[in-house]
Amino acid sequence: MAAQRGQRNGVGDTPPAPTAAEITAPIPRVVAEVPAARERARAIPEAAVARLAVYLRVLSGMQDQGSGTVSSEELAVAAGVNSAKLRKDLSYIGSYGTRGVGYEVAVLIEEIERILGLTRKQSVAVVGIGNLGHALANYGGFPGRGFPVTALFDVDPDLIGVPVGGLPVEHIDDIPTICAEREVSIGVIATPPPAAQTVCDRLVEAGVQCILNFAPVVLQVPDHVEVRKVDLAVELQVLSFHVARRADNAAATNGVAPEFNGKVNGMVVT
Amino acid sequence: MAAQRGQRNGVGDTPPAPTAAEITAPIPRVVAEVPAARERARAIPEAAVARLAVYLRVLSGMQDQGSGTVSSEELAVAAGVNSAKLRKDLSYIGSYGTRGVGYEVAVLIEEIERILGLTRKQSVAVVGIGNLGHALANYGGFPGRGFPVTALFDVDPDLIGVPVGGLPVEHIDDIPTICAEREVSIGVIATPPPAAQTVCDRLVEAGVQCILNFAPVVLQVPDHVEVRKVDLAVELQVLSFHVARRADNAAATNGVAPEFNGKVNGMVVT
DNA sequence: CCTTGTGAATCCTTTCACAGCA
DNA sequence: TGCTGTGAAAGGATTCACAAGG
Repeated sequence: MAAQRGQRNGVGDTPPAPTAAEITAPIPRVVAEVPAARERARAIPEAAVARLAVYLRVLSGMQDQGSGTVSSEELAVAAGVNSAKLRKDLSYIGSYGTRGVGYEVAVLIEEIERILGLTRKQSVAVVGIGNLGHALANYGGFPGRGFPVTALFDVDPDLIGVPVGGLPVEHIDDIPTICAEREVSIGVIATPPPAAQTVCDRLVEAGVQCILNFAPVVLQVPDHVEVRKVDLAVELQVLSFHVARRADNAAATNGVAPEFNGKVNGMVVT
Repeated sequence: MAAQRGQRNGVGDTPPAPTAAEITAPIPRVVAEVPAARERARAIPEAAVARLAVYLRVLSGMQDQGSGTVSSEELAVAAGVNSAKLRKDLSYIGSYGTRGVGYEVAVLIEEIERILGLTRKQSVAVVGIGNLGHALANYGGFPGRGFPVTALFDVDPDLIGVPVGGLPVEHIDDIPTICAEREVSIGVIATPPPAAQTVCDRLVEAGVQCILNFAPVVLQVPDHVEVRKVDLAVELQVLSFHVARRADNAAATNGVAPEFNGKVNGMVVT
């Protein structure tokens, strides 16, 4: 993929394109190129990437139990997806299965690790050593290893220098130098909301290109920086929505007064 | 029963900026009827629900700063999405805007809260009071309030009875009784992987219908239970994938692919 | 003018179903 | 025979672009 049709774009900028839209003529498609690129066609859907990580964990468990091969059906059940999706996902990384038999666990593990870039260790820095930061710093070098935490930062003077999970906490002013020095490739933000953007800016300044953000704020970053967000409040609210929907449905089927009715424009779906 | 419906991954989406949930699972409908009757068109897409939660937070911030109205463009930028998507999302909950003007902040807040079911408090139980559980228990009654933590559980004898965040830890054997008694509607699992399924079963037994799972395992639940998963390892691995892809592309541009960032006015040209 | 609300087009994912092969 | 790999169909979600309306 070459351009960013609305993808990266850390911010909601680039609203609509200027009036150059009347030209219904040729769509500036950028596909169909790089006849070479014998390597992995860089076409793995984002959604599939996340699932590959899940498959990897399941496969590791199977390997520990001595399984030599798995069928797509077995692996799919263990990973909580259906087998068609699983096979499609695996097909994005290549054809490593044997028809009539299944996949070799060891081979799949190796290939997925390669695709996910787990063959080289990715150095992680955690910023904000509060409750959550502590939890993250102690997360045993992070699951499956491959993500060594190499730096911890905070502003609290009482914390600076204190070892957490075997690593001393440094001051956030030192983010640029320390992160550059230790070649941190992933920054984890676990600070209070007001500090998040500042911390983010420093991480970017230090050359960190990927950020995992636990702070409930929308970070503004340059296009080349990748951000993923974990938002507790959002998770709970989505669940809350389901509780409410369930309650409404129950009330509806019981013939109870539909107090909340109203908006719907007439879309009927089931 | 095949039962393993995809667990929604509640985590940060990769695209623009924020949002969450890209895995929209198929609706678990087992039976195929539902007289449709006065079906409350709960047609709000899963992805939109997650964003509504984000809009809500942004709107609250605006209200605190005294804003009375917002345009879709302003709100969109603040939430990190584009305005068309924002308007589409809002349209799912009704028509509360004024053409040529925008939306009243207070009205939007109220409507989104109603849709998300935040008008009634949802009681939360946290199971597994380790590092992460501690962090969750102390999360100030959870953001934006509306999610009071009313029970904490663990197996460790040394923890039972100890107050964490003002609430005593109980034994997980008491999950069924205590959760039922305190009408817990959302269970948060922050236990080690091996304990997760057992804990999950007890929560379900207690009547909990929504679960937020931090343990890196695929939970098996009945169809009527909603599970969302937050998986640290997956998040890091997805970021790792992007680091790797970036590296590959960089290498490629030096040899083959003639693709650089040729963006003009949002239109791609090569 | 302005901005909302929304059909229609587009793009991305998932599912189906079967050809292909060990 | 049994299971993988994959075109093609189906389904969602996102974006476009414009009519509706203050």
